Order: sequence, then structure tokens, then C-alpha cells
Amino acid sequence: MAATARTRLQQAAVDLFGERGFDSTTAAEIAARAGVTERTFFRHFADKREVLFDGQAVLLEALLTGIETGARDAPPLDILFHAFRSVCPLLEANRPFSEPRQAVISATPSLQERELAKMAALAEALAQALRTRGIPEDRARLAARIGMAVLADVTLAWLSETGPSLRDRLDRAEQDLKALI
Amino acid sequence: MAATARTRLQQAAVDLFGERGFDSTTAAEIAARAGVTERTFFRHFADKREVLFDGQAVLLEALLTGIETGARDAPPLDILFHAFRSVCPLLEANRPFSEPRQAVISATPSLQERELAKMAALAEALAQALRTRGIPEDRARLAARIGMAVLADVTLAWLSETGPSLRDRLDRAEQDLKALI
DNA sequence: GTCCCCCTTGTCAGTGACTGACATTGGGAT
DNA sequence: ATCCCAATGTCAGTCACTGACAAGGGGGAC
Repeated sequence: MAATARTRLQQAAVDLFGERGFDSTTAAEIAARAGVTERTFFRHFADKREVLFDGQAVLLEALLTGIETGARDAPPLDILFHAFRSVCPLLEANRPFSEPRQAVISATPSLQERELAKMAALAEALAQALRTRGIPEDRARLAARIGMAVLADVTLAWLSETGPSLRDRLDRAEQDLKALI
Repeated sequence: MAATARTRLQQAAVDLFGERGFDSTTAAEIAARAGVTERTFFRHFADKREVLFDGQAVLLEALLTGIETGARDAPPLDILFHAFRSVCPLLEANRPFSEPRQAVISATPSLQERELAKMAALAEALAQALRTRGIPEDRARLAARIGMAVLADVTLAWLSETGPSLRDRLDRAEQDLKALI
């Protein structure tokens, strides 16, 4: 075993936030439960919120390869939806971790702020990937933002209600999107 | 004269943030320049960032009436773009204040986070307004998020570059959006 | 005019997030 | 055995933010 300090800190944080709430949990308490010092906590995570946002990198990588494997000259939104579908298994696998995490975030305004920021960064990376596939700058950014909005909407609904699978929800959202225009 | 303490605080904050940057300016310094106490600062604004986000209410009101005066059974995005166009004069009038404010925000990650949160709230309010006009829930939320993404994109470009008017940029964005699908 | 009331501000003490500087330690490479 | 470096501990300090209580001052009731 001997989980790394970083991992123990993440686990301790999720547990404590779930028990007492984010605001009523101090960084020192998290560190104590993980068996380290408060100072060590802040060496691993830039701030108290960041301890909950560490999976983004993996998701980003998966999305980028999903974009690369899309049809060569499809419209940008089709490329994005193809990428989204390609990461469904990853997201489904992470659900046991994502669900409690999302519960804490949904209950804490300052964490929602951070999540929005992370998604904006993700959208920016997606736009960059679209650009390298020949989509003009403005259109790439617009498509990326729309795509992220849809993905966020869909995954939030998927995590908070029981019902259709992530993939089915994505298909339906794509229909809705096309009907919008 | 005798501007209210709240107003003096806002002015002092914009000035100091512009001079030294957001992070190198303490709440106490802002209060001092405004001739009040740090405690008074935090009675007027929930936190240090909030002092820069006080115009949202006005914009929201304008957008809501813009939505109400739209064509009765137009598609949701058309309703939104009509509302966006209706607030162009307001935004153009506020430009002298918005421009330095936006410069500070663009230079400060934590302020960008707050701005994203404000926009998300605005999008939620827009979605609600669309719902009361008979648009089904899912579609209303999706349209509102897309609309806000476009509005944000357009106003940011308009504030940071010289070039087309806000209204012209909106028209062009609407074209791009329709071309996307 | 006087009294009363409420709204705004000041004062003070305290908590907790976060940082910089410096000391310690415990393997891993040589 | 020695050197080294990476992670951690220790300590002191700054600053955002809060609760409790006191003080002032203008406006209405009488």
C-alpha cells in the first residue's frame, strides 16, 4: 500500500468535505487526517479548492486524441461530439469517484467557480485542437465553447439523476442542438 | 458631490488595481483611499473581488426586457440575439468604465473565475426568461449558455481590440453560429 | 426643541488560507 | 561510506474575512 501523501490528502479531503462541508473543513484538518502537515498540503495543491480538481489532465488527453481520430473534414461540432462519445467509457468508469465529488461541488459556490474556470480552460484547449485541424480561429473557439457547455450540462444531469446513459444523453443533446437552429 | 462610500470604494479599487495589480492591493489600502475602514469595505462587498462586479444587475434587467419584447414565437437563439442587440447602447455607454475594469480582470486569474461565475448566473437567468416564454427547459438552458458564450466572446473582443462596433460584431457572430450547424 | 430610532461606520479580537525561509531526514546513486 | 536531492517539518508572518459591541448623526414623532 503506502499511498503517496498526495493521494492520501485527496482522499482525506473528499471524506471530510462530505462529512462537514467544504467551508467547515480546514486545510490543517485535512493534512492531519492524511498524516502530514498543513504546509505539505499547500505544497501539493495550490489552494484548498484545487485538491478536488486533479483529474482534468487525463480527461483533456482523452479528448484531444478523440479529436485527432475524428473524420478528416467534418464540421467542428461533429468532431467534438465524436470526441465526447470517445471519452464516455472513461467518465463512466470514474463515476464512483465523480459522484461524491460533484455533490460537494454542487453544495459549495466557491467550488463551482473553480469548476467553471477549469471548464473554460478545457474549452480553450479544445479550441486549440480544432485550430490545428484547420478550423479558423473564431469558429473553433465558438464551437469549443458550445461543445463544453453541452458536455457540462449533460454530465451534470447524468451524475445527479438516474436515467439514460451518458452516451444516450449526448446523442439527445446533439439532436436538441441541431433543432435549435 | 459627496459620493457614497460604496461608490468611492469602487473607484478606489479600480484605480489601485490598475496601478499595482489586484494581488498587490490590500482591502485596507482600498478602504483607506476611500476614506473608510477595512471593515466598511467588507460590509459593502462580500469579498475583495466583488467590488468589481456591480453592474451585472442593470445588464440583467435590460436583457430580460429585451427578451420580453422579442417576436412571439421566434426560435430561442433569435430571441436572445434580439435581446443582445437591445443592450448594445447600454454597453457602448459603459465602455469607459468597462475597459479598465476588463484590463484588470484579464490580468488576474481569480477575477476571471469570478467573471465566469457571474456569466453562468446570467445565463441561468436568461434560461429562466426563455422558459417563461414557452421554451422547454432543456432547450432554454442550452440556448442560454450558447448565447452567453457568444456574448462574452464578442464583448471581450470588442473591449480589447479596436474595430467593428459591438452591434456589427454581434451580427457577424450570429452568422458564424448559423454556419456552424 | 427634544427624544428616539435606525442606519452607517468605527473598533477590536479572532480564525483560517497561504507564503517564505530555513532545518531535517531518508533513501539512491556513486 | 558519502553525497545528494526530494519531500517534509517548523516557524513566523501577511492578509482576507467575520462577529460583537460601541459611537455618531440625521430624520421623524411628539
